Amino acid sequence: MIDLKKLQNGFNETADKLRKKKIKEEVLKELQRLFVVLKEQRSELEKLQAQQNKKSKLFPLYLKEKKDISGLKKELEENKENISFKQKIVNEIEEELEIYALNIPNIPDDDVPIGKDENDNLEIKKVLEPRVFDFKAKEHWELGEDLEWIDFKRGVKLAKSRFSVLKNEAAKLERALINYMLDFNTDKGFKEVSVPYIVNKDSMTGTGQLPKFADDLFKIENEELYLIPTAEVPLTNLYRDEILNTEALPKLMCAYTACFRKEAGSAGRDTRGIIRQHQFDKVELVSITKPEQSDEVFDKMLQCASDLLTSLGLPHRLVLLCGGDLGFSAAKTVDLEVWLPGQNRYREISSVSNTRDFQARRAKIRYKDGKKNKLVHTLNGSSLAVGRTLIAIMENYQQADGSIQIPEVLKKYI
RNA sequence: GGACAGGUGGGUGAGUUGGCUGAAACCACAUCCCUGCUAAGGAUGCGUACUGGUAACGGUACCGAGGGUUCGAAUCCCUCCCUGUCCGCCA
Repeated sequence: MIDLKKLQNGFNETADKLRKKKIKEEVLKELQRLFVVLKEQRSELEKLQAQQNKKSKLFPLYLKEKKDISGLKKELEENKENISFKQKIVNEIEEELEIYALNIPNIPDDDVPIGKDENDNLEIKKVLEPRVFDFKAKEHWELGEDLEWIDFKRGVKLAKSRFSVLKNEAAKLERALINYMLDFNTDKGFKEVSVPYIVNKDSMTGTGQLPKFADDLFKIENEELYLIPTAEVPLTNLYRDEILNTEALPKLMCAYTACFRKEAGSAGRDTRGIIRQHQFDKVELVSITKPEQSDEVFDKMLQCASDLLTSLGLPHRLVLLCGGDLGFSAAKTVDLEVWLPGQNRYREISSVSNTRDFQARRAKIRYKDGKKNKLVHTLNGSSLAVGRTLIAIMENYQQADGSIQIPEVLKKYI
């Protein structure tokens, strides 16, 4: 959630920055108006309540002195009506304000480039040279079917489209990758956590999936429960509604989970292969920091994910997302894109984001700064998407005879 | 899923014949004093959020959540959630 006080005190600045994310000024104007009205109405309500409290305290005194209380009672009965009337107004404004506020995305950092979509993203650097093939590199689905590594048909039979089954070495490789990634990240100082794959509405609201992106989530029937789209949700919400010890920060965490996404907006995209599935595995990093720590931790997480790719011998590049391509909760995001020789292009395999205090404000994650409670910063990043790493290994390590080599670092995990 | 018992501040835990309790006491924590040796004693402070005020200091709300009764609710009523114990079921 954006800072409403900031919006009020520096409206133009905030509106300018949110323009990068294509937010219309009228929406912000309305939000600001509601905020002002709410404050006025609430102040009036509180005055009435103060009156009621003060006068109610006279009752025991009157009774003691055997005074007549009927006049006082009548007065308070009337005031009570006023209070409940005003209370209703305040509640309505609060609800309306909340709907607005929860649907406004995070404010992009100043160094986020202006742009419409992924074409305006900024390449920061490339790591490792793509290998030169002396034969035509196949795409992963071709390899997957030839080697009986991926069973697309039966995945669909079991569930529906965008589900698949891994077999033979692929199944083993997936497990090896998860273990390797967890070990790699924990060696870098991220504490391993194992979390639920199903969370409640408050958690989804805390990290920003709800209320706006309900259509992207799998919901449990007849329950206010959802399948997680990323481990970012349970990891970040671990500390929802808490005030953390300053010494405990920064908290660096990592977790392996399955992730579930409806892929509502991506009909027709990546229908071939396992690039875009309803269920996929991911090892995720989440950090909770003091505000002044978050830039440093962001770099650390990014480096961690990049080093992981390098250790697997996978060529990749770092891309700074422009405002138009930035996610809802992120103030800044750098994507890692891995080279896929079969597709002959880079594809996203990780996304590292700093949400600043956006999620912290929603989820009420604070820390003690001296006497005051302040909002933390939260960051998340994949390290890495397991399925896409599997794809990258298949395509990059394929041999002329159609077989696939196993990266050196994974051999002991198989 | 069934029965019973509960959900109070960082922790333990009082308060349930409605008002003087936003909440005793103890512990923990912070600052100070005394004293000096591996300790002890004393003083003060110490929930969260919003809000008024330069500040001092005020106001409102919150005792699992949401409703209700009442002039007034942590205390009474309803619904939901959660925890514990026993039973049932089960990886």
